[in-house]
Amino acid sequence: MSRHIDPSPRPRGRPRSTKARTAILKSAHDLMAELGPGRLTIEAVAARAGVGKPTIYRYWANAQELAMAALLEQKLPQASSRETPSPLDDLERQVIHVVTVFSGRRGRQVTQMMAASEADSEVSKAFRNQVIMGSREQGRAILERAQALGLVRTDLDMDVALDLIYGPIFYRLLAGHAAVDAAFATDIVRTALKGLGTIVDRRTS
Amino acid sequence: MSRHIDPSPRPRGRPRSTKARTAILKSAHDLMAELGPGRLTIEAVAARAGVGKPTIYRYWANAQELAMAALLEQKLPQASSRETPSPLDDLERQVIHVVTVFSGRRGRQVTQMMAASEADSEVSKAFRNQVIMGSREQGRAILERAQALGLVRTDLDMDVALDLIYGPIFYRLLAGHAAVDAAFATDIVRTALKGLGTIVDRRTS
Amino acid sequence: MSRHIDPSPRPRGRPRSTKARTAILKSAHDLMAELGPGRLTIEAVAARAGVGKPTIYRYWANAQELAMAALLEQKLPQASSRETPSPLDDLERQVIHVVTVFSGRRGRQVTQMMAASEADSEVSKAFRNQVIMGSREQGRAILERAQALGLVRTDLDMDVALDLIYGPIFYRLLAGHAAVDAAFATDIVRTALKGLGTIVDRRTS
Amino acid sequence: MSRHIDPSPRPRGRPRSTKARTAILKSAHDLMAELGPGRLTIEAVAARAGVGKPTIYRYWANAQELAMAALLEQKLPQASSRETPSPLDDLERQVIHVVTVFSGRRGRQVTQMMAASEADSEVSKAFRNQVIMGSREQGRAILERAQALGLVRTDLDMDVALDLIYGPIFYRLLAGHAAVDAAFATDIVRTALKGLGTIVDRRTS
DNA sequence: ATCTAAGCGAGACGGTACGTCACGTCTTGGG
DNA sequence: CCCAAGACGTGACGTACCGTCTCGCTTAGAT
Repeated sequence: MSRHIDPSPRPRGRPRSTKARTAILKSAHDLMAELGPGRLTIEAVAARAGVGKPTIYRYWANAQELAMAALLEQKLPQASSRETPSPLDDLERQVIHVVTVFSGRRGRQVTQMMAASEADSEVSKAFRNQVIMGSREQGRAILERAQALGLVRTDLDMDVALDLIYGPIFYRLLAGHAAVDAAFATDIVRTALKGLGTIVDRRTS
Repeated sequence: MSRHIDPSPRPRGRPRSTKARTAILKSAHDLMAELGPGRLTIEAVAARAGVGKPTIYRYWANAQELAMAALLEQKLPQASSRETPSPLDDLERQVIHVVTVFSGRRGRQVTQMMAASEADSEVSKAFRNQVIMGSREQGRAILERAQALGLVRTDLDMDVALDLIYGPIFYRLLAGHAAVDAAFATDIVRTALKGLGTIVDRRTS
Repeated sequence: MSRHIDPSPRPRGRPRSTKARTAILKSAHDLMAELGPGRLTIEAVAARAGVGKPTIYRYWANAQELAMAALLEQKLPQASSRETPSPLDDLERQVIHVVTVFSGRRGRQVTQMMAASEADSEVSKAFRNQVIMGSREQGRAILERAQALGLVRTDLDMDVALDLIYGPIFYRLLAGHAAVDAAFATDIVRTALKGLGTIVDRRTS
Repeated sequence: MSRHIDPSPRPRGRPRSTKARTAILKSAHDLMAELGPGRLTIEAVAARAGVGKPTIYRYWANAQELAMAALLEQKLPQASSRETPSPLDDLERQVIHVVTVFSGRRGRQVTQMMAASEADSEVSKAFRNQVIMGSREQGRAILERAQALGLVRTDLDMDVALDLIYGPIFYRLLAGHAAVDAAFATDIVRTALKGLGTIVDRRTS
């Protein structure tokens, strides 16, 4: 009569689930590091993870989705959102952080993935949002703080402003025509703030 | 009468058929329009162009190079480099042109190609140079003219300035977080010229 | 109860489909009949059998092995090894049977396969053993019976004797200089038994 | 008035180059020695001979015909048809010669070629005849001499008799079940002459 | 002493088949 | 009832040769 205690009895054989899932993502991650994203194949992941192919397809529809999942799994490090009295210094620091993260191996993979993703599926939209929005929203907060302190114009389209700051980074990453480093980050911020023009026209456009 | 230098020593054998080359590029272009790049297969191109597969491989090493070549072929319409008395107007007009060209299907195709192109093949370099750098160099000329007229600061890093203008376009194409249209082009140029900051400091940094 | 020895450790995964295997061999056989061996292509077999090419390669290394397997499959009808009181009659009957089987299309196919098979693969060995040696070993049994009855000399090299009987058949198939029919079979056996010479010397050589 | 006879209508233009023809046959021969017949490709021959492919096709319809031509070019050495007082010794010597020639590299190639040749084209028939008939007709002459001397029965089918002697050689060459050497040659001749049977029945069958 | 037609090398052409890889689905037996 | 293993049909890959077709250059007989 001592059989009544049976804490996890119901599902037959299922508990492998998380272990398999983890092994798959780990293997996918490693393979992308070795071969680059886009060279990732389900077969290789299955073999390396010691997992059946159907198990992978149970979670992800194709190699691209798996790649995105694997890239998202270990989130890109966020810049500390520490606030100093100078939002412009904060901005510079944050952009340097973004540049550093995205010019690393993982960051380049994410950028490539973002560009290569075909079809505007839900998954790929989510991926792009998730990758982009982190840095972008941090930047928005800083800029708004700067506006509140009167350091940044209030008559501008905030989205355009953010594109002006982060766009150049990904542009260089994709086109590869020049280095993407901290100096570049500083240059972006300073040039964007000051503007290119000489005309001192502070009126609203 | 010294003709002894003969760097390209007259090719022997049957010359390559321009007809075949043209048919291939045409078919590749059409298929990319129908299926998207990345769905482009050599087999399909060969079948549609009425050409043998080896003939394709004689010109391009793989589907990716062919895709780039096909995109390059029908030259992206260059903005007229017409110069008006106002270089800033010219700049705005040119950026609007770039945005127009890259909005819609073409833009994503180009972005995907750039992301996918790993090998530093000739085709890949040519693609980057022509597609990406073409607009950029036009912009550089305009900005230099503007500098000469005192409309744009001369103490800035020209490459950073150009990234500030063209980066946002590709950023939006890449991330897809907002529309890429003429209004955006105008916004970029005006915001970049004026700068984000409120401080009226026109001295050299 | 020691079951620890497990030489064929129970195959895992989905078992191979006998249906596919059968369809492949059937199609291969038909195609060889239509086009001749050597014109047999894996592609055609796959298409006709409604089977993927990799499935064929899973079983056979190349078209030649497949051809052999297809020829082997529909077993060459063995002569009944029925024994009558007269082994010499049995021999004649068996040789007629062999000639009948190998006359016509089949004979040239087999000869061509033998000539083409270079690699000492399993299939190639099996082909030689079954197709060529099958009849030969039957002949050996009959001759030994005839020796026991004193009808055939016991001082001869049995292998040479067998070559003397079956060699001429394949020789004609190979060179095609004369017909391969029942009359020829009879002639072979009678001539071989009686010998060409006139000298009546029954002593051991 | 002396132009009416025109059997070979005197070709105009540049005559065919014997140099090219020779180089082709030489290269074909060498390649067959290296790769085996059947691995011979027109491309390889053209490349090695420093000759254009069309030049090869001008002489031979396909690789098989070229292979045959190359094999026939350097004729297999004929046994000396020297006659001694003992035709049976002559026969033995001739068969040893045949065995020696055909068990060599070149002989094996010829045998394979003969077996593998598809379609009963004129060329392939000619090839088989040429290869086979040399030795065979020599044998026929010897046997007839032996008949004249009363050493060989006159009531036999000469073709069958010849098949009995030469068949075993090619049988072993193709099937490879036993050695093909001088001892075998001797065995064949002696066994064929003496016959397998014990019954001393010299009456006509 | 030209002319000129054929042969020549080279090599690109449209094809066919190769043997491989990965896809995404299915079918097993074991846990 | 899920899982690993792995076979399945499918389809594209990039390569090797096929046999044909230009090319521009010999080359040698006919003019």
